[in-house]
Amino acid sequence: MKSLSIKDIAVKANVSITTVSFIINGKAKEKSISEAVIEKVKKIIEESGYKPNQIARSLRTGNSNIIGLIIEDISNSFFSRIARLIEDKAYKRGYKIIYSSTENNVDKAKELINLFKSRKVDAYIISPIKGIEEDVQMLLDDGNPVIFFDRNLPDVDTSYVGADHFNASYQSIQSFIDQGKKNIALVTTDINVAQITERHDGYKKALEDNGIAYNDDLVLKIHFNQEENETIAQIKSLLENKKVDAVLFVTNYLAISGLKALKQIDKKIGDDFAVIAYDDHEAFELHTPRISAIQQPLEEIAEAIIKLILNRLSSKGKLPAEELIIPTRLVLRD
Amino acid sequence: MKSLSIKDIAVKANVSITTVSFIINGKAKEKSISEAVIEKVKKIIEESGYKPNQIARSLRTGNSNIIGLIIEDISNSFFSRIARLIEDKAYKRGYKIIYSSTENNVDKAKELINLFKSRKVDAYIISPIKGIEEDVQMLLDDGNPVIFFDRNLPDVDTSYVGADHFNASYQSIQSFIDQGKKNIALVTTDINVAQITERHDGYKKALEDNGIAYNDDLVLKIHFNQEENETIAQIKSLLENKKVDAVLFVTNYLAISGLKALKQIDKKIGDDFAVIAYDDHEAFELHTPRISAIQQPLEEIAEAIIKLILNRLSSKGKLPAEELIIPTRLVLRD
DNA sequence: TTGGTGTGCTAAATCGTTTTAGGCTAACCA
DNA sequence: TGGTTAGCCTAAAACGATTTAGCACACCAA
Repeated sequence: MKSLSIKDIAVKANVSITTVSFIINGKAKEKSISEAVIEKVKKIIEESGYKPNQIARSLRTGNSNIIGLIIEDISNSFFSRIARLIEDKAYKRGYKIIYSSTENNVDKAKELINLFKSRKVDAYIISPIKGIEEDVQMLLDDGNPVIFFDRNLPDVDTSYVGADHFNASYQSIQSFIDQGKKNIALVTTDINVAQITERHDGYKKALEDNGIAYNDDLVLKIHFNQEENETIAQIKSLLENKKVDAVLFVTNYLAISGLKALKQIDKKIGDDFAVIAYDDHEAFELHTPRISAIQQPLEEIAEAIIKLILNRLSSKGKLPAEELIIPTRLVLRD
Repeated sequence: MKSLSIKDIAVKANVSITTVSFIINGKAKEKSISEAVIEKVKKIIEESGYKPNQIARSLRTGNSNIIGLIIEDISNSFFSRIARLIEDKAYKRGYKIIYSSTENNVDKAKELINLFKSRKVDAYIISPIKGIEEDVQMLLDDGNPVIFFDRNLPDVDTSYVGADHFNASYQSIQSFIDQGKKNIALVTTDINVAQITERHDGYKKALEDNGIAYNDDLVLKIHFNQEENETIAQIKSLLENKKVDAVLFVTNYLAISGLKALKQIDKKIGDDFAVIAYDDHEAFELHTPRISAIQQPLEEIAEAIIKLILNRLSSKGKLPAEELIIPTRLVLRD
């Protein structure tokens, strides 16, 4: 069974295709179509269940009402929650989201950009990685709205929404120091993205401001794609050998590996040893003892992204790039 | 800057559009285009970075190389992990996934189906809810491949991939009984979907087969959309008042609320009180003590779904519906 | 010479919309 | 009477690809 086209409706209503199109697109008044015809056509559309073919519409108008979302990994709860919020908000404004994960792979990211480009998405929301600067620049040159979130690419001049990674990290370390901690470790990753560097920098600066020397032995950089077992082993050796009395994990999955490691070496979190994780996670609230975490305000981030996108979509000319740095919340538990 | 069209390439190469199209689609040989022309055109395409407009292509061919995925909630880790796996596998076979969450809302689900329909997706992967039977039937009548997963709709005759919910539940209860438990509670939801009912039925049957009377007071049905605080309160009153010595949570988010509740009433999980959760979660491994869980083999499920879809996509005629019930794994911890 | 068979290529229709430019009628005014 | 205007509607081009049908030439066999 073939689906109906605008032509079928036109024939049934005994009017032209043009007329039907005007009515569908709410231009009937403006184009002075009579009330009677409007009614008749609407009725037929209603009864027949006709839905315009979006592909044809996109081809003609050049826009798709689709926003492309490119993230690192949809199965990571930070991204899946953001995705859900963005999807929801976009949907309410008549936009659909299509998303895909880069898995921190430059080639895949480039491919995704091309794919979305050939599908003529109206705008791009990207959690970028280094190496795609040129591709993004081409999108911008073609006049596409692009919003970065979570991480920024300094060489590309486009809008960005993200948490205040530097201060979040700084405050966490400060709070350790206020509790009297002296040997504060940092578990981070070796992926070279801005938000990870910022978190690292906040750590350094807080130590410095408090007159504590930065000690490379207390900083563990985990390879991005390695097996979790290896990560756990590395964290174990960091935490069991030293007089470490506090540790900041820069991502929640590192924190989870860290907690597993702690379990194995039986190092207890408590007065003598404190932990903070970047990005909250259900497991932290449930853990015994409960784990402190830096919360990113997901709702606000999602809202900011959508607002920026819609502004750009509705204004003809290019708008200047905006940077929205959103404060985080340090939740100290137990 | 407008993007290139096939016409631009044709002009540059001084051949017809048709010829370019044949070359792009690998029909050059078959259509006896000379080696020289093929080379020339390919070179120009390469150099100019031309990418065919998929919208135009879809309009003409009627298919989009896009598979629609309709799930309950992308921020739920079961779905986000499945989505990631499906995305990955589909991608490798040249298909893109677009997904969207129904939030267990019939209207939203119907809207999504229509939306995907008007975008001419090639196939549908749906974790269905009651009330969309007719809409799905229409898709099937139009010849679209539709695969259900996680839950089934008995009135619709289409393929289904899902875990063996009944037996998973049965085995969990049996394992409680083998440990000598007598008062086994069930925390479930009031959403009326097959997989929840099956889990409930497995519970009943296991009790019955062991000569234990089914006691309604031990079964708590949580409203789907209620606040977590209320859920926690209800679970608290279930677990603190009774002599309950074991509990099965039918979803992982219920289990998480349950663990929060247990924390508040200080009921300890151990020899006297056992817990099993349906669907594993990072928090369970980390919890003290570790929480037993029923694992669904996500990888297998995703693979089965994609296989079914691709079969249907590549075969012209309709294939008979297949049901794949995949065994689960009960992971007993601590 | 005629007819048949490849080879190498292309013109034009088509998919289902949106949109521009304009046609026709009746009414109104001077 | 004729010109202008307003009201109502439509023909046809365009978006960018795929695909059908067929043209022109060369070659070969009878």
